[in-house]
Order: sequence, then C-alpha cells, then structure tokens
Amino acid sequence: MLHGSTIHESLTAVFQVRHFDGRPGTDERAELAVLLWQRALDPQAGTWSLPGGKLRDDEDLTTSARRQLAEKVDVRNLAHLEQLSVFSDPCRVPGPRRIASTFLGLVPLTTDPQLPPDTRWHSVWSLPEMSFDHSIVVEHARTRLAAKLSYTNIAFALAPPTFAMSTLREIYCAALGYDVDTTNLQRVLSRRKVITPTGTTSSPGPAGGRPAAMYRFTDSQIRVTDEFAALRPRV
Amino acid sequence: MLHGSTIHESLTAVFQVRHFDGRPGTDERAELAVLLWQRALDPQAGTWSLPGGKLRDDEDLTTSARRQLAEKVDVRNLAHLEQLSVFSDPCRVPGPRRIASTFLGLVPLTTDPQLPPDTRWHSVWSLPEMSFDHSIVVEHARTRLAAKLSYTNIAFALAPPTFAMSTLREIYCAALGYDVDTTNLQRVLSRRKVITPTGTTSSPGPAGGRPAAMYRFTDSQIRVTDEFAALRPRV
DNA sequence: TCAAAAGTGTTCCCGCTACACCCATGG
DNA sequence: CCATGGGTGTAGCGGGAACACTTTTGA
Repeated sequence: MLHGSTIHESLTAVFQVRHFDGRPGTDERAELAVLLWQRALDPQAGTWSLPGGKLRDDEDLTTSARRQLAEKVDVRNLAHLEQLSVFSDPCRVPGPRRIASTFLGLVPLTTDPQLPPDTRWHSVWSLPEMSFDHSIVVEHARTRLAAKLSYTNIAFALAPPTFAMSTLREIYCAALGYDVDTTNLQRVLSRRKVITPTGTTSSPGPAGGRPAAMYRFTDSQIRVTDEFAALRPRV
Repeated sequence: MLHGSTIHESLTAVFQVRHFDGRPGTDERAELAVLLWQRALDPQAGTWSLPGGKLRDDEDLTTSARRQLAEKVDVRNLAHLEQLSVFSDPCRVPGPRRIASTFLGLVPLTTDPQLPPDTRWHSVWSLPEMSFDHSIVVEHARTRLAAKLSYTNIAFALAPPTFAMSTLREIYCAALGYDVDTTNLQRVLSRRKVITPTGTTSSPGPAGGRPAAMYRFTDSQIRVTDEFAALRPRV
C-alpha cells in the first residue's frame, strides 16, 4: 500500500516581463509572460505545460527545478526561484502517481534565452489550454508574485541591472496588472532602501526629453521590506 | 537512479495557546505551544519530533497529515491546516530518503485533546532538543502564523467560539510574542469585519469589574483581510 | 520655442497608535 | 465608595495617493 510507484516531479512557472512586439502601429505594452511548452504526445497532446520533470535521488527539489529548466528549455539565468505548494492528489494525472512540487521562477527583463521549437512565452492574461492542473500553478505563482511585490524587494529579479524609473514602472504595471504611479513608486522604494541611485543618467530617446536617472536594486537576494501591515510591535 | 526507494512523509507543527499553569503564585501567562513526541528508538533517541508519518497511495498530503494527527496523537479538532515548504535534501535523515511536506496546524484555546504518554506541549520560546530538521519547521510555522495574524483572520483557529477582547488579546500576545493593545485590536478587527459582537456579556470574575462584551469570528475559514501593504490598485 | 520625458513639491486622506477619560460591577 | 476590569473618544503621526509644477533634453 505504501508508495507503489510514486514519482516526484518539479513544475516551475517561469515569469518574465516581455514586450509582445506587435506590428508597428500596434501599441506594444510590456506584459507578464510565462514559459510553456506544447505536448506532442498523449495524454492531452496539444495542451501547454509548465517546464519540469522527475526528481533524481541525489538532488533536492530546488536543484532539480534549476536542472530541468537548464536542460529542457535552456533557461540558465533565473534571478529568483521559490517553492509554492505541493500538488498531491492521487488522481491529478493519469497513469502512475506523480506528486508535483511547484515553483515560481523569475527572469530579468533584458535576457532573452534561446528556446526550443515547442516552447513559447505566453501572456499570463491570455493563457492557452493548459495540461492537467498547470493553470492553477500559474495562477498561484502570479498571486504570490503580486503579493511579494508590495512587501519585498522581489522586483530585483525582474529588472535589468540598472534601469530608469519609467522602466521599473513598466515592470510593476505588467506584473501587477494595474497602473502604478511612477512618483510614488520611486518614493516608496527609496524610503525602504530597496533601490539606490547609481548617479548616472541615460540619454533620452529620439523624441527628446530629460535624461533619466538610473537606479539599481540594493540587494540581489529577496528581503522583506515591510514586515507588518498592522499590529506592529511597540517601539 | 530514479526514485530508488523514496518515502514521502508529512510533518505538522500543531500550535495552541496554552496556560502553562505554574504553581500558585507563579504568574501563569498564556504561551504559544507546539505538540511534540519523544523518540524512544534510534536514530536520535530522546530527541523530540513533530507528529507525522508516511503518505499512503490513496490520500493526498492534507488528508494524510490530518490522519496522522488523529491516529498518533489523537488530535481531531484542527481548526486550520496549511502547507508550509517541502524539505527534500537527500541527506536530511539517515537511512532511506524521506521527503517531508510540512504543515502548520492550529487548535483552539478551549479544547484539550488527550495525549499519548510520550507526547507533550512545549512552549515555542523554549524548545527541547529536536530531531533532524524539525526545529526549522517549527520556526517556519511560527513566522508564518505571526505574519498571517496581521493580514488575515487566522486567529479564528486559535480562539474559542466566543470570547472577550481580553482573551483575544492574550491569544495575540502569546502568538506574536509581544504586547498588543486591546483597544486597537478591537478597532482594527472590527473595522475589517473580522470579529462580530454577539450581544451577550460575560459575568466578571471574583475581583469584580465591568462585564465584558463577547465576540465571535465572522468567518471560520481563512480569509485575507488586508491584501496590500503598499502599491494598492487605483480605485 | 514647443513638445516630450523625467523629477520635485505639496496637499490630502486614511489607518494605526497612544492615552486619557468614562462605565459597570463586586466587596 | 473604592478598587478592578472594560469600553469609548480623541488627538497625533506617518505613509501612501494624487496631481500640479519645474527641469532638461531634441526637433
């Protein structure tokens, strides 16, 4: 009765903020995208899946998730990877039991990894038909990301090494799904010491405009920056 | 190489706010307690462990965790159970590989489950020597609980069905580890519609005093009550 | 000199904190 | 009538939202 032939797998929702380059004339807004590959074989051939795969005996789950992403979709520059929940329903997939540990992975704006032919970025706001319970994982990952944007420095993993505030604004808008005020974003993140000015400026675009001050994230490791919403300890 | 003989187990940190009844004269403050059992056999005989055990083929992890608690320590009245992270280091315990999915479980103040002889409640502020990586789990669980107390109604799972504000204050103080103001606790939770007055009052103790108004939690299911600390969407 | 982009300053509002004050009961 | 425990009123503060205004560039 105990573990007849259970497989442990990792599944990772890899997110990146991407410009979905429309044809010229189309407004090319930045959108939050998730990396998916299309199943060629049954079960559920044609549906889109999260990258992942079986856990090996000599690795832990985090290592395994990183390895799967490097081997199968050639993603080697994850700036952040964290565990989400475990999917353990005995009937979640047909065939032998698979317990899935799910992850949230983040790739910075500037990098553009080479993808295998069956793999593509999809806007999280218009997902294709997805395999098994994978769409739930994407939803969890998106929710977790949105929450952490407001009380941690997790955006470091979505932003380039240095950036103008307008770029950072785009990233926040894309990841949160609603508009954010550049002014207040700058002030909130500065007060919390999440971002630091580099002292340099970028030259303005072809349309002119004042040169933008460049910033960088103070830490390149996740850090909680606003611990308690209420019921703070007395000072 | 793939899954030679891996076992999947659940481990649950069960918390309850308890009065550690000192001798008369000792001030018997309420403290956050965790349920532990003492290992009789090696490995690590004598150290204290979290309740849990092997996952069966026909159950998911949540079901398994509930079953283990009912069978092994006779805890059948968990008001809340949620997943924490997975511990998957191949060497986390000696012998065959065990992957542990960890949980946070909460038991209300009033209930007092019968415990087996090797099982005992321990204050989370003075833990005994613990087995393997179990103390990390307790630490995670405590941190998660403290965080959720500030932005969800999770305290419903620690409180009796109805209670006076002074009781609820004790619960928050014990779980958070620092003092909370009764007045503001009442206002914050009332504004968020987390608690509802029942209309009844409790008779005062032997020392006299004004009768306390009784409250209950509005929901008996976890609910987020203060979504964003910053960067809220525009209205 | 004008438009576009970026940065600054100011005001307002809301929620949490702190603390003083008022109420009800038992001895 | 006083001690004890509960409840209410209110002022203050701090952080975030909104928005107008100034600065710097290219055409």
